[in-house]
Amino acid sequence: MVRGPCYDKHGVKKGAWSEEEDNTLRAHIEKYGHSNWREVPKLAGLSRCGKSCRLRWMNYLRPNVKHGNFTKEEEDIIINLHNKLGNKWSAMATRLPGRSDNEIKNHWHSHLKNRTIRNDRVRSPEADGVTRKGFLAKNPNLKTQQEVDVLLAVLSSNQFPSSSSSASESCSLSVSDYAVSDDFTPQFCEPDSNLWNEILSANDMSSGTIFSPVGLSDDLTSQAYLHDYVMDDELFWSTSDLYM
DNA sequence: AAGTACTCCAACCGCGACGGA
DNA sequence: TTCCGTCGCGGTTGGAGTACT
Repeated sequence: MVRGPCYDKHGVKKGAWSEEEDNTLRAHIEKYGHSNWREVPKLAGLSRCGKSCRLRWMNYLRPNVKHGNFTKEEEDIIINLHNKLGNKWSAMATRLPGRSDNEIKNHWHSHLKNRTIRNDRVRSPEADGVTRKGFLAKNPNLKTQQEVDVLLAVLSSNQFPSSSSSASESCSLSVSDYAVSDDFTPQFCEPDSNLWNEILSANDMSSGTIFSPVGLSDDLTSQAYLHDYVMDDELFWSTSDLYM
């Protein structure tokens, strides 16, 4: 699943991180922080570039990072935000607690993109029970994945009527239920200090329930506040005991 | 059972933005 | 104002695991 370790011409290690490297990086950052990523690997004694360390920290080692399946609520938020923001993965990540931009991006491309195409177009051959392989078997003249994708897209936009299909219903999303208003803009100002108390007392941060779409609408902005601060490393260091 | 095709995701790469000298 | 170093973002790739033939 991951690239095997290797070294470039400067002796910088690339590829998958070992558990030992993870522990070294984590220990170093927890102790000294990461004011300068370039210096981190040198100071920590890692044969990695600063970029690689940053990526590893942000996507995997950082506290509060969640792994595993996305909830339907998270998927709905991603789809909705993608409608509003486009491929602004980092902006989306600030609104999904514990999810990295990379993880959101991957999940979008592997799971959600096709689903939204189906929703937009209502039905696609795949939604109609035709797998890519089956489709390819029936169209052996298609040589590349791109050709298949293009034809599937064309078919999904033209061929299938919108009225029928239990398949489309089975994968339907009520994104509009969680719609963000058109004039929604991220807020980055200092939240009222009472907000913290209210939010922390009302929500279990580790469960992610704070981002439940139930009653989302007007709360999204304040939730964005919260997450911007939760995911800010400096704040985390000062409040980490709240979550650990 | 073996070979092939496909999926998924961690990690890499390139580039633009930004800040300091 | 310009240059340079660093950071962060988004696109892309590599390859292990899984599904299919």
